[in-house]
Amino acid sequence: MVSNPPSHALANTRAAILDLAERLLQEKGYNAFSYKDISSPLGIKNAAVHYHFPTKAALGVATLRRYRERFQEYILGFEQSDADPLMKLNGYIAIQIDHLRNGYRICPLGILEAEYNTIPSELRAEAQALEKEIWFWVRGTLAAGREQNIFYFMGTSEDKACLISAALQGALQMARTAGQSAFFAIVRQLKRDLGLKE
Amino acid sequence: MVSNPPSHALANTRAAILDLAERLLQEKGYNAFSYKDISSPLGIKNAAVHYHFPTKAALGVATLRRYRERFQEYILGFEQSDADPLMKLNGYIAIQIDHLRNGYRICPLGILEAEYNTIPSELRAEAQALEKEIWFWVRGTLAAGREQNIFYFMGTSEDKACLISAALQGALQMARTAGQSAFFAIVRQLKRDLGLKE
DNA sequence: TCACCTACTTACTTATAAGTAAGTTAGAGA
DNA sequence: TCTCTAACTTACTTATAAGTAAGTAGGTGA
Repeated sequence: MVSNPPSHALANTRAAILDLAERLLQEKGYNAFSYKDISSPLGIKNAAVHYHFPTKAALGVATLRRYRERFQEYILGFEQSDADPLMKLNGYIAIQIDHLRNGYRICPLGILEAEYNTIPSELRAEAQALEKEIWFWVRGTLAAGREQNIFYFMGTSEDKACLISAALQGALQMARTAGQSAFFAIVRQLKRDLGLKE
Repeated sequence: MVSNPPSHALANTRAAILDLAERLLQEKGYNAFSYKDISSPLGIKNAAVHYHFPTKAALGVATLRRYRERFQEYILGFEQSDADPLMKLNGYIAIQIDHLRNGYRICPLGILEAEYNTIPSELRAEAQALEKEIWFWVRGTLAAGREQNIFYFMGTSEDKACLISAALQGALQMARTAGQSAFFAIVRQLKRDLGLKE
């Protein structure tokens, strides 16, 4: 009924391509990686990548869409548990730390926004969607945390959510020139500015 | 004694190239602009750009160095006037607003850090230098402002300076997907978090 | 006036990019 | 067993990138 993949094929070439594309995107940017950068390490040919993703735009969109879905699953996990707003915020920060420790990767939003004027419009739409999703969730988390007297801050949770996501995006980038300590300085300060104890 | 430029040449080709390179860098990124993108609008040939800047790395370095020098002159202007820390901070923010209004440009640091793993090492060094200079000046401005009871914040001025420069860098990028209002939300919140009135 | 320099142009080279058309091969299903 | 299809490879094409070598035109200084 359900056909297994033929044994001569890579276990899951499509997933392997997406894994590599995601890494290259976060490490080098969309414009700076090529089909060869994907095919060569996987031991396949240029055209094999085109078989799975006809155009680079399609590859970029698929990569970002998967990243988004994973983010959604991640926050869904929080909603289903009884995690409090601080745990949620720490979870979001943990994603960034993971990127940092894993070869100074930056948030995909960071590169896509930096390269915004040179990427295909489908990719721009994906970036917009991811931006919105992150902002919306952070905003809700902040609002809940303030209501529960976990976070303390002036102004709207909308504005604060903008600030926090922009700061963390900038923090990962800054770490490349200023080192990891700059990233952690920013996290420290963000927490202080939420009234959290050291 | 001092020879004037020959009349058949552009008024100042070198400066015109740097102007365009700076704009392209902030709008499209280092990897996404070519010699043709420079020469064509100026009505000169590819090789003319190579005459002034033998390699793209040299062009990038010269572009960023000029940007840095302009920044230094800008802050020197503040030191020579009797501007208070709030005026200085507003001046720094005004530079970013200028970028935003001028075709959604982002801070050169933003793109160079995003493309960090793919740019020549000389350019990386320039980015590091600019990062340090900005951070140092913001840090001093924050420390002075706190002493004069103009700014109020927890933690060190070092950490706060990291946060503010990362947030503004991220804010310009975010504006590309989320609109200018996101940028101004961040500025608003940064000021609130310094204890400034609306 | 003659030699020289600056600021270019013309006309390439070499490398690499995305993308494609046609062929190949190993299994799956009838 | 035969056929069909998924997952490739081979062998291209076309475009564009950075960079260069050799030539040129106009002004400068001796």
